[in-house]
Amino acid sequence: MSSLTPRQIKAKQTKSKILESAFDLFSKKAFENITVDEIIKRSGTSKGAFYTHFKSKYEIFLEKFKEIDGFYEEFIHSLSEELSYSEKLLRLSEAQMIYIKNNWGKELFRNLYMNALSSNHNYFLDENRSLYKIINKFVIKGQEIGEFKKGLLADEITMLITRCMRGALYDWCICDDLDLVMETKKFIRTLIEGLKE
Amino acid sequence: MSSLTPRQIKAKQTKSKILESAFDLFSKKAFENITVDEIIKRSGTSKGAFYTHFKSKYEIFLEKFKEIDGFYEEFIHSLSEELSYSEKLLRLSEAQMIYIKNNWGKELFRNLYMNALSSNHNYFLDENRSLYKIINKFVIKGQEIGEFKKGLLADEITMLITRCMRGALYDWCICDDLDLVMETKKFIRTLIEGLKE
DNA sequence: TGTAGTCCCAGACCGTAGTCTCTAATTACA
DNA sequence: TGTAATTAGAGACTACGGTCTGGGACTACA
Repeated sequence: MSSLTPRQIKAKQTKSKILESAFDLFSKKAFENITVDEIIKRSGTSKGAFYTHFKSKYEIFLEKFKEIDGFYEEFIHSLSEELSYSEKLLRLSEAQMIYIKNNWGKELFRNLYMNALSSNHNYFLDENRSLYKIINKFVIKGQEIGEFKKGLLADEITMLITRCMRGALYDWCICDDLDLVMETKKFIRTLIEGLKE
Repeated sequence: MSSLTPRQIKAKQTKSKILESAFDLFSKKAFENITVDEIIKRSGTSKGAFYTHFKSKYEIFLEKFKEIDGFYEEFIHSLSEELSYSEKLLRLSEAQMIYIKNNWGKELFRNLYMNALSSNHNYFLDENRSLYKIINKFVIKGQEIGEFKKGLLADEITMLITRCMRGALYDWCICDDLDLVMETKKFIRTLIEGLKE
């Protein structure tokens, strides 16, 4: 398992080279203007190499996106234990949106959300994501202490909350002037209000 | 205004021909497999014609989508006056989703939602849409009689409700097995619960 | 009715995502 | 160690959305 053949090592290096070149370009120009030809030229590889490692151009964006889960893990440590679970959820979503707005930007998210529609990976709805697990934990605990209703399963509620996030992010992507942070707050707060006992 | 020159009449006919061919194809194959070349070939026109009448391939889907507003208008007449506004909103969203599922299908919506991301038309957030106006009216009345809180403006609430719809539809598009009607119901019901006084 | 200007549209062309084919290097195994 | 099978990858090629150019028909106006 851990012992890779020389060939596999070389393949991994190629993949890394491609990813690096792509990430490099991310910082230089709008995502929609980055072409596969450009990425492979910069990495000194080829179309063949690119498409053996990535199913589509968008998968590269997805790779970058996965970095965000590290942020969530870190963020929850900064949350005071005393807060209610509603408040924790609210703060998490707020921090998330601020982070996305500042570190990623609309272009990347447009690409991600398009990718999700055209392929069927689908990472967004993956229950193993950190984000999902974190929210799920808050919801379960909130239900245990009677902060949230038990009419819906914890999994269902978790899905609703992440759906709010996707909804807000989607609208942000298609709208020129939408305050992502504010809108998400309003949305999540209202939903959570409807979840309370 | 109403008196069109022969040339304008001919142009309109061309546009109709293109639309007809496209709609024709919609019933025969998956939307993602329909090409512009195919549409123009079938309609006996050309690329030039196509792109004078439509900004992009997706705009044709949008054209079809607009039919849905007619459905909303009709639907609200069937709503009993005695229902609460919450109930009216719930039934509207339920009917909407059933209608979409049966009459449009996932493929078309995938295209629509992609279009919204790639162009910036944007019809989805247009406050002049029937859907928006209908919901807005219900919200205003609901606030007047004290059914809904007044902490948020009617326009804000309306946006949240339509955002739920987009969120549920988006998830439906990216997920293989999601019960659109059920999920929407859960989502909207919970949100509305959070809006109540 | 002559002429300048405009408009609709045909279709050649372009850019780019993604596929296909072929090869050289590596691996597995007798 | 020799040979067959597999794999990473190079790069020509295809498919398709969208642009550009040119021209013939129409319109406006003298």
